[in-house]
Amino acid sequence: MPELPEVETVVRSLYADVVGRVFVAIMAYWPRQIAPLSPQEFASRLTGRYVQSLHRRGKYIVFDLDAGALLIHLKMTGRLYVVPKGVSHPDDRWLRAVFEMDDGHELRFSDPRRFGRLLLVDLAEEVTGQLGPEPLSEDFTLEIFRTRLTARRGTIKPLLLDQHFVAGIGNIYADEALWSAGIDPRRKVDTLKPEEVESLYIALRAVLLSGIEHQGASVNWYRKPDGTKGEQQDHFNVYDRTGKPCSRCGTVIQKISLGQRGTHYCPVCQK
DNA sequence: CGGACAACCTGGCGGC
DNA sequence: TGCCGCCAGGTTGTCC
Repeated sequence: MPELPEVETVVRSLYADVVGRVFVAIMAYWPRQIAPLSPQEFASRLTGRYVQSLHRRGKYIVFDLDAGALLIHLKMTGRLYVVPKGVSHPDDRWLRAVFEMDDGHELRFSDPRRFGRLLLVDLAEEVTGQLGPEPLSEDFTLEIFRTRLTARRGTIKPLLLDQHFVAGIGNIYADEALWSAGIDPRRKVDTLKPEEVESLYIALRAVLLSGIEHQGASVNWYRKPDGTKGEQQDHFNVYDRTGKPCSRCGTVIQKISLGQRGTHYCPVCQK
């Protein structure tokens, strides 16, 4: 669920609380989430580390440390929040890791489904180097998008979800961007006309920016670090709107399965 | 390279 | 009210 806008919101929210801090004690409770390191290795290597900066790459939250980098992927149900040490929080019910900091606060990672991942590496690029371009960066031009698109075959929606193709897009923003561009999610990439590629490029960036502006979409699990919901769900045109009228043409929004993913679209205005 | 599918997990919800 | 079964979705790995 957390996609680029949600992760960006989390990073912006946590920034002031963690940058400049030193981790003084670490606990990790679910070994699979920090593999291949053991909880002991994970803790010992992070203890004493200084957080130089915090940023997002794709759906990864990247902590730049004075030695190495900590990457956190929230997957579907991961949450991060900062609270004073010793103070309980409702999400502690699913607490999976705690990072005690030198100012008396704790960064906590909660994740009911335990799909999230905490990776400690020497260089962030060991992980993020596999990702496609950042869709909101200046480097990601229409021509870059067009070139990358024409190098691929297959169906457009699953391609948008491929993190090697473009980083940060998930099920929500893929559906929303395709609706905005008026493109049927089942279209084969090589049938897209040049003007459709341009529409999709514009739509992708627009829906991601809208998502950031509204601090993410809280369909069910996503929450901002302060515990409140984002507001992007109030601006959905197709996602989670099955059976409701298309805001552009009034046709009932349909839901199908495409690449094993729920896919919402308007059968009339998406061609 | 693309597509299908299982695996990883649990909470929430619809149906009975 | 309670139980059952399914769905949700990010990513990886496997197989064809």
